[in-house]
Amino acid sequence: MSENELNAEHKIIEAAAAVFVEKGYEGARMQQIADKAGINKALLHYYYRSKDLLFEKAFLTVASSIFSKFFDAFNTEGSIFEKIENFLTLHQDLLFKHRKYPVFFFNEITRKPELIKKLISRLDVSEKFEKLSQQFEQEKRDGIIRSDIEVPHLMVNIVSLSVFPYIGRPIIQEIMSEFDVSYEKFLDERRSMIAQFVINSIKA
Amino acid sequence: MSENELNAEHKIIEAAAAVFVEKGYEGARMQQIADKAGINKALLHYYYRSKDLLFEKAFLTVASSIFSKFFDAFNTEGSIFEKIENFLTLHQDLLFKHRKYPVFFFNEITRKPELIKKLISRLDVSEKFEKLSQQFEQEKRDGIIRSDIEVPHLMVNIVSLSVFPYIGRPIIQEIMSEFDVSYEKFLDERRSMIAQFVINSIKA
DNA sequence: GTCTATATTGGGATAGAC
DNA sequence: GTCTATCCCAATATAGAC
Repeated sequence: MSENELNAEHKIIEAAAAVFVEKGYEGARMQQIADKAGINKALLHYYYRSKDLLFEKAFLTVASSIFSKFFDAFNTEGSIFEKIENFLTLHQDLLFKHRKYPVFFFNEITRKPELIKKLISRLDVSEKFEKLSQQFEQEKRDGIIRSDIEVPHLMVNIVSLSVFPYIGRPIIQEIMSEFDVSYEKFLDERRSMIAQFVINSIKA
Repeated sequence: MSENELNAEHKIIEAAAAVFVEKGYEGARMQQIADKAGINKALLHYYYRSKDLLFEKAFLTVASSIFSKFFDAFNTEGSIFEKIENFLTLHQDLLFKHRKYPVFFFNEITRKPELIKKLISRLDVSEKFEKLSQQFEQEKRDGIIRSDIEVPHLMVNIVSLSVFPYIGRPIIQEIMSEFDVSYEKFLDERRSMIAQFVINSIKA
């Protein structure tokens, strides 16, 4: 549908991203990507030379898009608490749609850490991170959040609490099912639970 | 060294575990496992028939050992707070030694969720989990921890906060290095930070 | 039980026609 | 640019000697 159909190059990236996220780099097959893109295997090599290059292009495209959205959530008006809630809502919506993405992402950057440098430079992460960090520090000085909070830990805490349940989905789901608790409901509850948990822990 | 040298069967599992954790199922090579075990490739098949079966055996062996230790940390005397601290210390020590393990574990159970059922039944996880859960509920009734805490969320929170920084190591480390913060120091700080964070949030 | 040698297939990559 | 046909190596798996 839409303009995606316009050129093969773009169709390939879309198909590649889907297959790589599903199967991981090692498990993905060029044949499957070609099938999904509705083209021939040889064309993949014509456009992207090798599996490795195709992967890198697809990885960076998807990762950039997702990370941009995260940073955008913090570039809104309002207090730091509202920003955290914005972030959590967006985060959970995205993860809900792309459940396999977190495991894929962390597996691949562990396999090939150079990907991170490329991603970071492409996105100006350092600059955005710095800005974000300064917002937190300002809220500390303004007495809105507790002064003993260490900003890097706070950031990692927020991300940990929201991302981990998706990474650990199979085990959490299985254990919960033995106690007749719905995993879907559990995830949904976390949206407000995490915001509350974090805000309580940092409010001055 | 030690008695591990006694039989090939055991040497193979040790070597297989190391290679699988390092490379993942898809990325691992039978040849590399044979080399590491100091034996021939054909012997792997003699003992374990196929890569798949060897993987399953190695996976369950390592996972059982690690999960047992976690549950043991909670089977100590003392208050729930002491137990949480025991757990966090043990957890961090184990993860510090086996840094690639979390990504491996979650990647593999996502690829093949049946592994979780086998692991759970092997370890009586449900029973241990139930027991643990009841301890928390008792502390609630005793007014030691807040009554509005939901135990499943609390458990997931504790695990999220301690495991995630290892899963996200490459990206956290890279961003920190741009701000001249040491990742090692960061991890070390988290031991007490998490305990404090959690305890503050649940104390009645 | 442990080895060497070999079978077999899967999958990334290329050649070359159109 | 897109296809078909093919190459070729890597990797799992097996046969069979010792």
